[in-house]
Amino acid sequence: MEPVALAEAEQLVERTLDANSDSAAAVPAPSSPKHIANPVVYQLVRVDGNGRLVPATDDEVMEVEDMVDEDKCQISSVADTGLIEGSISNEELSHGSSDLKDSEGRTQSENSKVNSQKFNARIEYIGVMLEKVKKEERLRLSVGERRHKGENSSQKAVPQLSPPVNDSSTNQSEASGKCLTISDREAIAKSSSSVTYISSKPDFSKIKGEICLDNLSIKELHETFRATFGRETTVKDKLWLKRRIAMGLTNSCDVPTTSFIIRNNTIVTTVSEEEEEKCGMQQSEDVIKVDEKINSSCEDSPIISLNNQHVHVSLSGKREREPEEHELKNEIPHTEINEQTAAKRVRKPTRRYIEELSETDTRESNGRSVFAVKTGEHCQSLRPHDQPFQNTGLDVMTVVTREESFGGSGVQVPFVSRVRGGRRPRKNFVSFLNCHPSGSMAAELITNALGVCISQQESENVESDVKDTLPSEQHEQLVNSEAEEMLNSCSGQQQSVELKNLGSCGNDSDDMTTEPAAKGVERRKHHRAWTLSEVTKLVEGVSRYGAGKWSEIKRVAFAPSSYRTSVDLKDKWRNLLRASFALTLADKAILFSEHWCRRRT
DNA sequence: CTTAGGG
DNA sequence: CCCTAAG
Repeated sequence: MEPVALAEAEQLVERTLDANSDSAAAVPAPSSPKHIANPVVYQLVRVDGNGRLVPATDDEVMEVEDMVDEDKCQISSVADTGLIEGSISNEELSHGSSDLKDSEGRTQSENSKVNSQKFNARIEYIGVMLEKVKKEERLRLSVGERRHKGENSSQKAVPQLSPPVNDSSTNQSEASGKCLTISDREAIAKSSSSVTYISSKPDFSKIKGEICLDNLSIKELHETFRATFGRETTVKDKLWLKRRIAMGLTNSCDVPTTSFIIRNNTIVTTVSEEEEEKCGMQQSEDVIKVDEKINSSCEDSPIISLNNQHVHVSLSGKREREPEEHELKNEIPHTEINEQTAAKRVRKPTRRYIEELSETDTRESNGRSVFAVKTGEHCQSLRPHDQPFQNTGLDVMTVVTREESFGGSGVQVPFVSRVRGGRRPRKNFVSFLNCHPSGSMAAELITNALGVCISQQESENVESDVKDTLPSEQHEQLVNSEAEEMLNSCSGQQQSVELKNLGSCGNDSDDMTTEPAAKGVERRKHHRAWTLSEVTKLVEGVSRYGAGKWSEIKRVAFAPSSYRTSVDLKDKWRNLLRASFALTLADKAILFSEHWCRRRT
């Protein structure tokens, strides 16, 4: 184990603290008679394999000097290092000690301002660095232990699950480094429950033993979360918390939602009765213990805790306790939204899926293909590859698909052939796109023209907006068809029926039933072509109420249309989005190819 | 019942 | 468009 060096930091801290105490006097600081000779309790040591503290050597001192000076020093230089334990006495920091001597011989008043700034920056930097080192150490330990114990689980070794600490903390230190007041520092340091780079650290004493996360309240889960990741979370989703904690404890993202147990940092798939019993018996005890053991002393070495660690996490079992109402009512802060949404809703496999699976097996045994029927009904399950574009008779369409490689992924994108100068019905549309290759930009323009405010995410549907600007009904329908075609060619779904309907029906013509069934192509049971006005209403509804408020939109914009359910609206919107995405891709492809051709010639 | 998402 | 899970 490489020795870790932070030693010079001690001198820096002491020195700057010295000067800082002077500036601190300007602030109404709480007066305290006690002066401590060594105000900084910052252990600059490394911990060797046995957990003993080893004083820093001069080399380490030098190394730390560099690290401190280098503002954004990479943590990789200390990645494989031992553990550093340290703590800073806040009271002592804030009060300072007037009778400390300035080792440089300068007067305190001269240096106070500069040094206080330096001090703030450095003290915070050190905190950040400590945090990093500890995380590294924790990761290293857990990985090593797992390797050592060698469970037979199938968990994937993932890098650190908890996000990097330094994001917020470094920003914070940057922001506060210049103007952090004493009281601010006190507040930060004293609030052990808030996100502070100094106090927040993974606390293994709190997550050792067996914990049944199911029985923990949100608050307790938050405690455990902090103990696991060394940082706070405000997520109120119990399942999310439990999964995250389980992930952290197992160092794996392969955490099922049901029926799993974690022991020794790994997931075991089966539960012995004895363990279940153990879990039930120990849980309350451990929870209490956990609450008591906060901020234990420095010699409570994580190494020891880890070695004794026998984590037993069970997310299964009884249904989770219903969260308290007020807990759920709190809205999730923006900083956690990504994590929140990252926790995708898990669904158990649908009945159809299971059926199909079993049917596959059956087919394999008796040699009969069940899928042949199914794919007949749901031809969209075929990939575009398998079902190449067919001309549906609308000769205005020049949409083909072609293989394009974007970012290494061979995406098959619809491709609108652009014959410049060719007089084609959708010239307006094409020329518009030519002028505004960026889909969102076009959508914005159109949106502004319509006087509708659509959010960025919603503005993706270029074509549905674009067609609104087209002058003639015919063009609108064509463009609408084009959008549909885009979608169809993209999803591999052939709906020539719909295209023909679009071509013939005007606005809200309910002649669906009179429309003859397309030759050779079976239509869906209750298919109704989407008319332009419907799409327009849908788009406006989404722009007004937001995507997802389908029932609202249905109620307001599609009240009389009993045949458009909210699900239909949702589906249509999804299709529009897909189509617009395809358009965007196609447009990029065209630009790219044009650019490429130009360079060649 | 509504929403989300796979088919 | 259909179906279904989840809430």
